Amino acid sequence: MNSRTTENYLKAVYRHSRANSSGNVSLGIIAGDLGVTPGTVTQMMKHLSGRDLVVYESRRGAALTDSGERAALDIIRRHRLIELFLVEVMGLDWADVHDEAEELEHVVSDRLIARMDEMLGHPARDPHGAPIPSASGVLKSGQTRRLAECETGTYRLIQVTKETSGFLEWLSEYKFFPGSIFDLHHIDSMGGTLSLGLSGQNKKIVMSIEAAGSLLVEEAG
Amino acid sequence: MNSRTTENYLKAVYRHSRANSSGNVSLGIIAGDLGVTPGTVTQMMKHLSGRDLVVYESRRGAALTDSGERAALDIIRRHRLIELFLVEVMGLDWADVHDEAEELEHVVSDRLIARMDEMLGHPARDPHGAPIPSASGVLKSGQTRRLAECETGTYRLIQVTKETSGFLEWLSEYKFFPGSIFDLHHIDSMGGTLSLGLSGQNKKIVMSIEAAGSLLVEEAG
DNA sequence: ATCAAAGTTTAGGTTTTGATAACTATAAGT
DNA sequence: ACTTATAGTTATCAAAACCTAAACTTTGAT
Repeated sequence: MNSRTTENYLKAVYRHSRANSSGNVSLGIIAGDLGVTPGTVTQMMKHLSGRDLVVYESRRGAALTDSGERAALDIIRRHRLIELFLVEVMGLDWADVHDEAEELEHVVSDRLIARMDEMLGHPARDPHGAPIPSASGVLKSGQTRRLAECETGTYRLIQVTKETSGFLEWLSEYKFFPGSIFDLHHIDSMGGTLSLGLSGQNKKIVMSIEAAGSLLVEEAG
Repeated sequence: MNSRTTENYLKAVYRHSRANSSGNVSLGIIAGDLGVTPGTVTQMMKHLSGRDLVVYESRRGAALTDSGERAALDIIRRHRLIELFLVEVMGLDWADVHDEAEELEHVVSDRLIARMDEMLGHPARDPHGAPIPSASGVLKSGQTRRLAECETGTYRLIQVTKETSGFLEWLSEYKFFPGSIFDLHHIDSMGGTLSLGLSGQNKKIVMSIEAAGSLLVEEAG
């Protein structure tokens, strides 16, 4: 079994290995993410390397092995199923479930996870639109774009990648959720803002391009 | 916050402080219960004493303080609500929920516990019939008797105190659950068995008096 | 070639939990 | 009362799981 800390390191490596094309994560990034000193990460990577969870070459960064990736996807699956369970079955607000899931993901048994999956009808996405890995460790993410990088046009919100409760609450005030269809009206790149309107609503939403970096969308005819 | 281990010690002290009339638990009993050596318990009691969770006098045993009892009842409340939630909402078998709850009780947030309580309609008892302490830390247990100490007559099963999955499965085979009404037909004190029949069923149940020690009943009719 | 940034190493520390084993107090029997 | 058995205590040690500090080494860029 992996300790809670180990699981969190695996998640962190996984998160950042998307960014770099090589799939190698520089350890400083992990250190920054987890709030520990670089030396701690070096040690931990050696440890994980000994357990065959990461491949780690000195100063070259780290990448997950197959079994490391399986472990990471398993935790992510747990996390996302738990989040969805808390929202759908227990009626919690989507802005509140992240921290709870962060704890529970390390503790809930496989059987209970399987039961949640069943109760939720083998869902594809969590409340924030993040895809849920299958039990066998397959994650399918459709092709989406960051709203921050889109031209004006009509889009569907697919996923919110920043799970700060403040930001999520702000989105709910506009009833702007994954699935929502909207028009990106105007981009003010000098002012650093963009404005959009939800279909079927008059109110205009203005947000920073920076914030729009955490909204993943797809084109909607 | 209390660590998982601390919480388990508190539960153990609570469990055994019912038995002794003085409310003082001898440390050897805790050691046996938790599977650690006596020295470890002494140390731990000093530690808990320093945190004002138990009152501990050398060689006199330990008892919970008010705040220790509050903490213990809080964990017991969590445990029992979680068990009931797993059975009622998630459809798990009553024989399977103990271990899961044993893990979750240390991790689930207060908010989630409150939500479970609400979803379950502020239940009074867990799936094994054990009373659930209120959020304010009040535990009301009706007056029950051990089946092992009853004369022949008609009774209602209130609580099963031994949560071994084997025993619970055995009870379910007879559909013998908390709430079931039955006739205690015959007591064979020499053979060490008793036999009873569930109302509305013909099959007779024979069990050891020892096993009947973990069934709490009240007179019915 | 030099320098800054990034990463590594070493040595050490904390917390939490536990064991061992010698010692001591208490209670019980003769 | 004296011995013995039982239970509990003490002091010491240990190990796992984390982490830091700070000096040192690469690496890549200017």
